[in-house]
Amino acid sequence: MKVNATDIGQMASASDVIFDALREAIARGDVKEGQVLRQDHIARMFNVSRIPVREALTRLEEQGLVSTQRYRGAVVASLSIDEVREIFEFRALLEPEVLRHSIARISDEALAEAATYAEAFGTEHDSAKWGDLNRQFHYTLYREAGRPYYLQTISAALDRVDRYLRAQLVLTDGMERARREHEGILRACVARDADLAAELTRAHILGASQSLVAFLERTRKENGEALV
Amino acid sequence: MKVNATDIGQMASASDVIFDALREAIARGDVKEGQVLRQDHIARMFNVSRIPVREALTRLEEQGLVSTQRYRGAVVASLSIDEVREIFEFRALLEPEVLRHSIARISDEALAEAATYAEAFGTEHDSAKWGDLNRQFHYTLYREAGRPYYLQTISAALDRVDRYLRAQLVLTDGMERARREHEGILRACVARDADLAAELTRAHILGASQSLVAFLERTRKENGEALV
DNA sequence: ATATTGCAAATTGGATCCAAAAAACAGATG
DNA sequence: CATCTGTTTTTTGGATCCAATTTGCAATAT
Repeated sequence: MKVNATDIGQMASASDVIFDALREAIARGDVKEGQVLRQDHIARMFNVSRIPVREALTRLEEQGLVSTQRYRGAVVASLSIDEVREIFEFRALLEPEVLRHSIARISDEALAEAATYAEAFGTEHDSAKWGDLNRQFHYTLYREAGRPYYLQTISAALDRVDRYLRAQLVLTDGMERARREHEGILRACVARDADLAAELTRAHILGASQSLVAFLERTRKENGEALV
Repeated sequence: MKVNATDIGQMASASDVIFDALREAIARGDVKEGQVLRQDHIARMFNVSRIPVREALTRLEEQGLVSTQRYRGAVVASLSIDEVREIFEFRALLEPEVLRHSIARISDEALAEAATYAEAFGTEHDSAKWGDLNRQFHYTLYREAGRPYYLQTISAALDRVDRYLRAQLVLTDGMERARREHEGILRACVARDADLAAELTRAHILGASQSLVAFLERTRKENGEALV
């Protein structure tokens, strides 16, 4: 039998759809930190009852993207500068390691795909898309590491800091520098130089962290509170 | 005003209680992998409706401890040997790093506490308690690293492999070896030798991994399926 | 004016109810 | 006997309803 079968058992439930939508909105910064997420409001947006919304919010809290107080609702979690620094340090430990394993077995196709993302990242004028392209570039390089657990963990960490990362690209000199560093990483990957690629990735992440932390320290001193 | 105030806003909801109970039961191996978790059954056990149970199961799935198929319920997740290996490798990357940071600032009290756990671990005859003591020993050493995100991640990883770790202690020569290695790690910590302590921790984890993977390969070949 | 108290509105956590899907079963058919 | 088919039972996902708690506000007292 030859039909285009899709596994219906894996189809997304209402809760899945809402969870994904909210996660993306929070990661991208479309809903600001500190904002309260009203169950009823979200339920009406998706035309469902509050039950699947609550499930989605529960999952978001488990991921650390929102924090909840009993009877008070969920608010988009905000990160202290220390937390931002820690998560970047965490990424700087994991990502080079994954890239190292990936390079051993990465296909030419994946390298070409990464190259197109790096290229698009460099030429894209709409700053709102930089974050996605940046993420896709790195993810393409990591994908074939054969380390699904690492990838999941990295992805969760990225979700937590994504909106800061985007701010760093847009609001500082981050963009131009990231473009250069991506090229370097890609070259090292093409040359299958795992040590160099790993070290460049590490520096890439830690450099972004430094620039971002400096930026946050400046703006938070002025504004008292977070704005991202 | 001087009353023994507890933050009622942080009090555990029904869903919290159920989540914690199930998480521990799964991590400790009290419910076997592959076992289906019926919402109604659990609800009756805790004398609640299925709603908070479903929330708990959702959170467990988010943590990877159960896997769900739509309309088919939640099953305690089982790990392939590759996944076990990956998670141990992951721990072997993170934990030495955390210990390194912790040693810089660890108090004598914490060291003494860790020593009592190591001692208790060595003398405890009830093998069911080894897993807890082992975990407490390491956690006490990591606690003051000032890296809450790392600790959370490590804890989640441990939850995933805890029952295998326990099996490794009980079903192989793991216990005696772990006792020795704990002593070595503790000595290095007392001497504030971060490099040595980190390296010993790394070897400790990778050694346990090797022994465990060998054990799993033997037993799974015989039994076809997982039994832990 | 400021702080305090009492009450109404809003919001959440949980219980109950219902529809959709899967699993178990029984009878029919080869 | 094995297999297929239709039906019943079980179980889940979601909607609706209710009680507990917080929040906003007005009235009162200081």
